[in-house]
Amino acid sequence: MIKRVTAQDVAKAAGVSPTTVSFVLNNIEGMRISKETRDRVLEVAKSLNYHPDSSAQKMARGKTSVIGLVLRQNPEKAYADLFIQDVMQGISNVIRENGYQLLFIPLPPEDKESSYGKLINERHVDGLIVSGPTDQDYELVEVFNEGAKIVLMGKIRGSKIPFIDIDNIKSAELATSHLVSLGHKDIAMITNASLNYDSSKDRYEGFRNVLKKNNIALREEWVFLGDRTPESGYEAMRQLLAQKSQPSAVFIASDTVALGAMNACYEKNLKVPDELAIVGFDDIALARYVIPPLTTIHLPAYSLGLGAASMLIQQLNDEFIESNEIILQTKLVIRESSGKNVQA
Amino acid sequence: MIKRVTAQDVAKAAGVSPTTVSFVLNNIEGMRISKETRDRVLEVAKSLNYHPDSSAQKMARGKTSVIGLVLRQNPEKAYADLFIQDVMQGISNVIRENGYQLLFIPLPPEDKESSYGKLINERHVDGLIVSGPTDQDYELVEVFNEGAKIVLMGKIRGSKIPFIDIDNIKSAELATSHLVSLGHKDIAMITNASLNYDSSKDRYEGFRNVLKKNNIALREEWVFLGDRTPESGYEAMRQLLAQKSQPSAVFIASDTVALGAMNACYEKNLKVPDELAIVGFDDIALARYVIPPLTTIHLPAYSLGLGAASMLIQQLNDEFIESNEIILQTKLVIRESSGKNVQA
DNA sequence: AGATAGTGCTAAAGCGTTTTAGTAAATCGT
DNA sequence: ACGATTTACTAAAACGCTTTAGCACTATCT
Repeated sequence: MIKRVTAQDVAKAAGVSPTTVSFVLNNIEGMRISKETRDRVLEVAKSLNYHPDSSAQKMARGKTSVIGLVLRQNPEKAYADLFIQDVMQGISNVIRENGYQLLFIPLPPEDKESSYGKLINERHVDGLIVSGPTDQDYELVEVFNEGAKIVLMGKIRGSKIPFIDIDNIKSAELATSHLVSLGHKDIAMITNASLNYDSSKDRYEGFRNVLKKNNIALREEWVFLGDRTPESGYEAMRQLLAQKSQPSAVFIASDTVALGAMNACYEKNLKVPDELAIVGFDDIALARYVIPPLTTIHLPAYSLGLGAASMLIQQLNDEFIESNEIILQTKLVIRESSGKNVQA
Repeated sequence: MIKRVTAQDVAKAAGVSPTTVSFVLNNIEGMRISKETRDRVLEVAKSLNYHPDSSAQKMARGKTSVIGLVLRQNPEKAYADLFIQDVMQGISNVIRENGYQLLFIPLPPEDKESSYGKLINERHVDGLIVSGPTDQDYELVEVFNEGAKIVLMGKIRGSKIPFIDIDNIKSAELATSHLVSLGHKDIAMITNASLNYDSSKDRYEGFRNVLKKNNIALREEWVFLGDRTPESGYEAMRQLLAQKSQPSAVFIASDTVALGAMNACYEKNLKVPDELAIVGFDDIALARYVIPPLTTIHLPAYSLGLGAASMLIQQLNDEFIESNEIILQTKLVIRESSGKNVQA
C-alpha cells in the first residue's frame, strides 16, 4: 500500500504549518494569507497530488456532507421502479450544488431492526430523504423527534416531519374521471402497491370517489394489488381476464405495473384501447414509448426530488423553513391507451 | 444538536475503558474479556443507544468499507439504462455479506477532471467497480498502477486491470445469425452506444462478421448509433423508416434502445415482426413484457455484478486472485419480435 | 514615543475510534 | 513458596484533518 500524502506533507514541503494548508485549501475567509504563500501551497499540493482524506474531514468537521435517499422497498424493486430515476436527478442537482453527495439506500420494509437510527447515529449521513414511508414507520418519527434531519416524499399521518408530495386522491380522481368521461362504466383497478402505503390507499380512494359520484358500483373482484413491478401487473391482468364478466377500462396506479398488464392483454389478444382502455400513473420516461403510448397521470418526479432536497438542505443549514408541507400539482397526459369516446 | 453517545460514555457507564468497549463491540478474538464484563458492556451500549461513528472508524481502521460502482455515463442515462439494475443486485449481495456498502457514482465521460483519483485518494471508497469504461480512460489505468483496487465490467485494451465481461463479438454474431437463419438478407443495426465504448465497437463488429460470412453487403446508411436511451432508438428508427429502401430486420444492440425503436414502428404502423423483425441485446427485465415480447441476447447481468464484486473483494483482501479476466456466457432468447422464418 | 490596530502565520486541542504494548492480579507448576 | 503463565483488562498513541486562541511583527494614530 502506498503512503498517503497528508496535509502534513504538503505543509512541510511548502514550509508552512498544516493550519495554513487547511486555510488555503478551504479558502477560509477572515484568515489572512499572503498571495505568495497561498500560491505556493496550492502549487505544492497539486504537485504532490494531495487529496484531503474525507473521513478525517468528517471527523474534524462533525458532518459527513452525505445525504441518504432511502427507498422503502426491496433492493430489486427499488431499482425496478422506473419512477425513481427522475427523482434522483432532481435530488442530485440540488445537493451537488450544495456540496453534498447522495447515498442510495434501499431499506426493505421487513427490515425492522432500527435502520434509520443506524444511518443517522453511525453518522453515515447528515440527513435523509425517505421515499414511500409506510404507516408503520414508527422509528422514523422517533428518530426525527430526537433531532434527525428528515424529509419525506409521501407522508406519514400525524407526524410533524416535513414532506413533499402530490395529492394522490385528486390525481386518481383525475384519471378515473377521464375514463368515465369517455363513457366507461365498467372500470377495474390495479393499485401501485400494497395498501400499507399511503399513496396506494389514496389512489384507491380517489378511484372509489369517482365511481360513487357517478353512481357506479364498486366491484371488489375487479380490484387488484400491484407491487410496483411489471410482474404484478401481468399477474393481476391475467386474473382479471380470466373472470366471466369483463370491464371495458382499467385504472392502473403505476406505469411500471401497467407495462406488465398490457403484456397480458397482448397475450390474450385483447386490443388496447379498443377492447380495454387503460390509464396509468406516474408518467415514467418510458410511458411515451409503450405500445400503445400510455395515457397517464404526470407526476413531477424531478420537482419532487428537487423540492425534497431543497427542504432537507434548509433543515441542515438550520435555515428558516419556508414550508413544511408541499403539495405538487399533477396533470393528466392523454396518449393512446385510453382510447376514444366509447358511446359514440 | 443532541450530544452524541461515544464509546467513552459507554465505557464510563459500564465502569471499563474505551478499549474494552471496542474489544467487546468488535468481537476481537484473542482479547480475553470475561463474560460478565462483556454482557455489561453490551447492555450499557444498548441502553444508551450507542452507535459507533463510522467516520471515526474509517479513520482509525484506515479503510472505508465502501465500494464504489461507477457508471461511465451521465446521471440521467445511468438511471435510464435498465440493465444496470440487475448488476446492482448481484453486487449488493456479495458486498453486503462482506461488510461493505455500495456507493453509486455516475461519472460523465466529459468529466475529465481526475475523478477516479478523487474517489480513491479522498478515501471515499476502498475500491471501484467501473462499468462501461471507454478507450480514453487513461486516468483509470494510472490510478490502478498506483495501487488502487479496481475491477472493470467491460475492458480497456492493453491494461492489466482485472475485468469481467461477456464476449460482445460472439454475442452479436449470435443475434445477427439468428436473423440470417430466419432468411433475412436486408438487415439494419442500431448500436447500444457510441463507438468509444468497447462494447459498442465489438457488437458492431460481430454484426459485420456475420454479414460478411453470408455474403451480405453492409449498408452504412442502415447503421445508426444509439446512446442507451429509448429516445435514441426512436430517432434512429424514424430515420431508418424515412429512407426509400427498407430492411426486413434490424439488430438493436440494447433492449432499452429497442423499446424506443419499436415505438417508432408502431407510430408508422409497421408490424413487428411481420414487416420488420427485431432482435435486441441485454434481456432487461422488461424485455419479456414489451409488445411484442423481445427476442434478445440474454446477458448474465446478475452474475456480472456478482463476479465483479467478488473479484474486487479478493483484491481488497489481498487474497490470491484466481483469475484476472473472466468472460461470461450469453445466450439467445427467442421471443416474438424476431418472427418466423421469412422464406417459408 | 507609546498605544492601537492590522497582518500573517502557528501551536495545540479536538473529533471518536482502533490497536499496540503493557500491567496487575490470579492461577499454575514444581 | 517462588517464578512462570495465563487472564482480564488499560494507557496512550495513532489516524488526518479543522479550528480556536494567540503570537510576533509591522503599520498607523495621537
